[in-house]
Amino acid sequence: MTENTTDSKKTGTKQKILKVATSLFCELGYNGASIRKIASQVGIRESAIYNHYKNKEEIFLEVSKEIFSSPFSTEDNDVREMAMKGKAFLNKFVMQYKLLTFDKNNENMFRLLMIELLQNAELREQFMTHFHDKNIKVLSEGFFIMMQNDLIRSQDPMVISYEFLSTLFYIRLQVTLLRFDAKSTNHLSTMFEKHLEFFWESIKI
Amino acid sequence: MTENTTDSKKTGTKQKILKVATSLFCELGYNGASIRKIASQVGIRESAIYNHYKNKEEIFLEVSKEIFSSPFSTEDNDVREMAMKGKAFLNKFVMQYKLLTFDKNNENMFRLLMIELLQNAELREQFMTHFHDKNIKVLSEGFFIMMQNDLIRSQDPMVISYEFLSTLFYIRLQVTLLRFDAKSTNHLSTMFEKHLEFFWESIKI
DNA sequence: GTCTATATTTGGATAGAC
DNA sequence: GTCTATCCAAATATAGAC
Repeated sequence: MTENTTDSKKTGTKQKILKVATSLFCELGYNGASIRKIASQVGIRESAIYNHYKNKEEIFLEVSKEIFSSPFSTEDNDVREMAMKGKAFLNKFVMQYKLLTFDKNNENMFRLLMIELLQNAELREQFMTHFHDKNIKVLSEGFFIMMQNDLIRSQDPMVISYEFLSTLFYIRLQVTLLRFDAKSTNHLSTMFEKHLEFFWESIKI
Repeated sequence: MTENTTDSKKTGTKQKILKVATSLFCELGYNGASIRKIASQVGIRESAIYNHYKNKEEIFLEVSKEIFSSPFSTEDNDVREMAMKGKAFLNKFVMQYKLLTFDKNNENMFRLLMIELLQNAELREQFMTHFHDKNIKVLSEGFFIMMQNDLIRSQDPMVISYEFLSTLFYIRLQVTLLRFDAKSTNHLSTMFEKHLEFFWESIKI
């Protein structure tokens, strides 16, 4: 009765495997993170892993689910309301994105995403659906509403959504690459704000 | 005397190894492209590979050199001259980029780049230097000249270069992902032009 | 659920004959 | 330069005892 308070209460071990696997996959990629290393870091033998997961691929796919569970976009409910505020809507989006970019966990996730994106078809599908399409949809809705309210120039909402999102993505990639080599990202930390400024000046009426 | 007319005339086999390796690395990444597979596809035994290359890493590094040898940016010499023409300068840049995006060879190179970017420090360095910095430099120069000639609004050239380049990169990534899964890229083939239109309208005076 | 032991495969690399 | 044969290491995965 008291167990299963959270909807999926896994064995401690299973959870630990997932946690360790996430960390190792993020750091080393799919091939680099061997069952050996995972088991060793969990503190069990390789064979014991197979009591919890069918194979390595199954572990990876469970890990990859978390990549897109992060709040990659504003919640759909208040898009209309927020969009009426124009720049504030975009500002919120940018700041959420910036937060994700500099968050240690999400940084690792993003790294894993980029490593496996070209090697795992299911991951590509997830990326297109849960990252790209989802964000373009939210942004397009926002821009459409702004146009209706004469806050911005009338244009194809899809096109400007693309413009807006792509720069955020590219900044994030840059940050990830630099941090991977422990290089400074100072000059990039203000890029998010500069992007917002440039963009708003470009589209506002 | 008649041999070595091109500066590095390799053995037919060595060239074939490089060609096959390039193709396999692009398709499968570093780990996926095994010496076994390379040798097999070349039509020789694994051991024979080692008559031409010290080890696998040496093959990969020779392959990766080609990634950035492609004309990733406009030639430096005529930047000033072209920039005076304003939009035409950007148009040339975009069209070159579009050409690369849909060129089969460069497509494979880009794929390899994305696969190994997060796993190979030397490649990251090359990416930053030969792709990002180089392009930002060329664009910044161009935008600076345009500002001097009152063709565009006065702004930080670096920032708008970033804005301009990032969208091109993102479109290219999208195209690469879609083509990998043999999906249609029709809706993206005009994105390059739309990007140029949006961007020019945003910055022109 | 975990262990030991082991099967099996794959990959990188070398030695030495031709 | 290529071949056969072989080595070694690492990785995924399974069987069966506890």
